[in-house]
Parts: sequence; C-alpha cells; structure tokens
Amino acid sequence: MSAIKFEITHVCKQSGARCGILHTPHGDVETPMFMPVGTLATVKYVSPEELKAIGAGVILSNTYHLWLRPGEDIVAEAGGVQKFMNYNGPMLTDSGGFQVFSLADSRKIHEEGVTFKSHLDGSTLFLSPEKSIQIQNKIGADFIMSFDECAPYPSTYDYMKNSVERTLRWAKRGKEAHQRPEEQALFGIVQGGEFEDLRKLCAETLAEMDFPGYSIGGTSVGESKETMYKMIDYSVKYLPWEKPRYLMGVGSVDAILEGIARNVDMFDCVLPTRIARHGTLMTSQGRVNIKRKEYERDFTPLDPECDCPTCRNYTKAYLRHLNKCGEGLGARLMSIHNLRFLLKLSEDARKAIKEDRFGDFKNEMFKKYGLNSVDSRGF
RNA sequence: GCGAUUGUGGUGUAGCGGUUAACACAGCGGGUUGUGGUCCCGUCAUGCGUGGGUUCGAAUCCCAUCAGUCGCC
Repeated sequence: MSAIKFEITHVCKQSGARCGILHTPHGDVETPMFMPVGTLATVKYVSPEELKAIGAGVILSNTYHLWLRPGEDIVAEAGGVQKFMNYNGPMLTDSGGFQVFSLADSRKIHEEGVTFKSHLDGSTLFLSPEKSIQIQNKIGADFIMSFDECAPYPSTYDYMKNSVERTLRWAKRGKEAHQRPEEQALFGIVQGGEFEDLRKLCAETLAEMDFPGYSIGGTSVGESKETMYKMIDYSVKYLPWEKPRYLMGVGSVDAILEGIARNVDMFDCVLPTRIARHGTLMTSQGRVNIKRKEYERDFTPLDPECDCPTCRNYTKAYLRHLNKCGEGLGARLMSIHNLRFLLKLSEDARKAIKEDRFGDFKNEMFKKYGLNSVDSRGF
C-alpha cells in the first residue's frame, strides 16, 4: 500500500493535458501544481499560515540542509517536519542529490556514495542512497526522493550513461532501504541529460521498479528551453501514465505551461522566492523590477489583477522603499506575491484543463507575457 | 588680524611628479530555475576648491586666492 494515491480526474480534450488529485497522509492536493521551496524547513520570509492563505499545497524541504542543521533526529523528535515547522499540509524532501551537484567543491562520486564538503564548516561529508533515505525517513515528509546524480550540462554521452546506470542502482538501493513506504511515497528520478535512449533506459527501468511517482531531473542546469522540453518529452514518454510526474527545479511561467502540456503534474522552484528577495516580481503585466526609479512615486498596486495580500494592501512605491532599505518586510511581501502568482497560474491551468481549453489558455499566456514557445527567458 | 592645517565623484576615503585617478557605499540598469549566499554582473569623476607657474609630464612641486578646521591675539 502506497502512502499516496493519484487520481487523474480529467484530460483536456483540446490539449491532452491532465489534472488530478493527489491523496497524501497530510491531505489532498490538486494537480498540476506549483510547490514552494522551503529548504531549511521554512519558505524564506513566509509563514506556514501565509502559505496556506495563498493556496499552497505541497511545500518542499531539503535533506542535506536539515541533516546538517538541526539534524534529522531533532526533526523526528519534534514529530516530523510538518509538526516541527507547523505546516499543516503535505511536504516533500529532496534527497540532497542536487546539493551535491550545486555545492560541487571537491566532491567525489563513488559507487557507494558521494564524499563532499560541508558548506557550513568545510568538513568532509558522506551521503549515500541508504543514508539519504534514512534521513528522509526521519524527517518524515509525505514525498521523498531517490538519491541521484544530477550530472552537469553538458555532459558527454559516456559520462551520462555511466551516471544514469549508477543513479538506477542507487534508486534500487534507496528503495530497498526505505523503511516507511506506507507513510512516505518514494519517487524515482529520471536522468539522462538530452539523450533520448538514456532517458528511456532510466524511465523504463524505474517504472519496472514500480515507484509511486517519478521525478524528472537534470533540467534547468544551463540548457536551452528547447533542450529542456526535449528532456521532458524523452522522460514522460516512457513513464506510466497513471503515476504522478514531478519536474524538479522548474518555475518559470513558460516552462511550467510547457510542462503541463507534456503531462507533468508537479513543479517546484526557488525562482519566485529568490527573485522576490532581490526585487523582481512576476506579474500579469510581465516581469517587474521594483528597484526601478519609475516606481519611486507609483502608489498603485504591484499587480492589479492579483488577489494576494501584498497587491491588495501595498503600493509599488512602498515595496520599492522596503527593498531599497533592505527591510525584511519587502522580501516577505514580495515573496508572498510571487508565490501566489505561480499558485494562481496552477489554479488557472487546472480550470482550463477541466474546461478542455488548456491549449488556448497556454497560447494566451504566452501572448500576454510576450513569451515565445521555444526559447525565452520566461519570467 | 596672525599662525598651523585641510580642500579628490552624491558620501567616506586612497593616490603625494608618469595609473585608463583606485576602493567602498549610495545612485542607475540587468541577472537569478530539485536555495550556501540581503547575492552576482554592468554602469557611474575628460577630472582632483579656483587662477597662475615649474616640468617632456602636475591631483601630486611652487605662488596667489577662496573656503573649512584648530590654535593665538
């Protein structure tokens, strides 16, 4: 018995995009959905109550970071990450595979696992598939991830082939080490870069292992949008229809819409919260850099079409002022807005799918934001 | 009034005979995709109080002048 149940409720007659419901131990959520990232058991500057209020479903946390601080035992002692941070909803932890990739200084990848340096004190750390799952079992998120290698882009075919094969062996080891399959859904991660046969090999082998869901990894690492969409195609094509798919680390408007069109159900990204902290906002009018002088005396809302607390109560001039002064409230109000923007985009996409007009919806959004379908900056 | 001392971008400073006048902050513009990072990148003084002079060459030396600061009358 799996921890989650995925129910596909409708397939758009116009586009073939799908929507559904994910039943989790901490409640039901609708797909396709965007999932805010809260690396250290906190979505930076935003409280769990605020996340709920703007319609967040699943939120992420991170194995590597919680392992280092405060330590998985403390999170377990608190009653799991949901109780620890008081988030009354489903959560997902990334395995730490991406951190090994992004904190790449002097890392060594072996069959057994990865040796690398702590970003906090430089000490040597070791993470393996078993260790990652063991930590995730203690952290207690509803969705947990296999420990994979997120290979750099571009990688040679030979490197990627070896990497994928190892990632598959790691997936098997992680699955065997998983102690709580009835409470936590472990996803396998499809790698393989831009090579179709490697994506196919990876997806099909994972499918044989029968995971409750599948992630698509190795995207948003420097490749073009066109290449990213191919990577998605080459992965989704070989995955079982009835299981949820999660495109890791993708959060620009265009890529989310292209992902939904390709039957991806879950997305996460630090983009909305990171750019918000630095003053860039996703709005119905396109990208807004709140630092610009033109907003100095602009006493209108950030986005007139947005229903978030920031847009209902504050002006661009004030947000600009907070950002210029480095005040935390600015980061907070703008993070809330950007998250609401992507959560609303998910809601609108689901509605369009249910009404069999997702194709039109996607085209309208691209037109509205001045995006092109293959290679654009997005937001 | 006399003496000393200091005048370099919006700000604080570095440079003390040959630099593309350096650095930081502020300003302006851009970036950010399974979050190490309130972070990264670009741009910003045709000019060193002003006027002369010395020198191949002056922000740097000399003279005058103006302004500030500190003493003494």
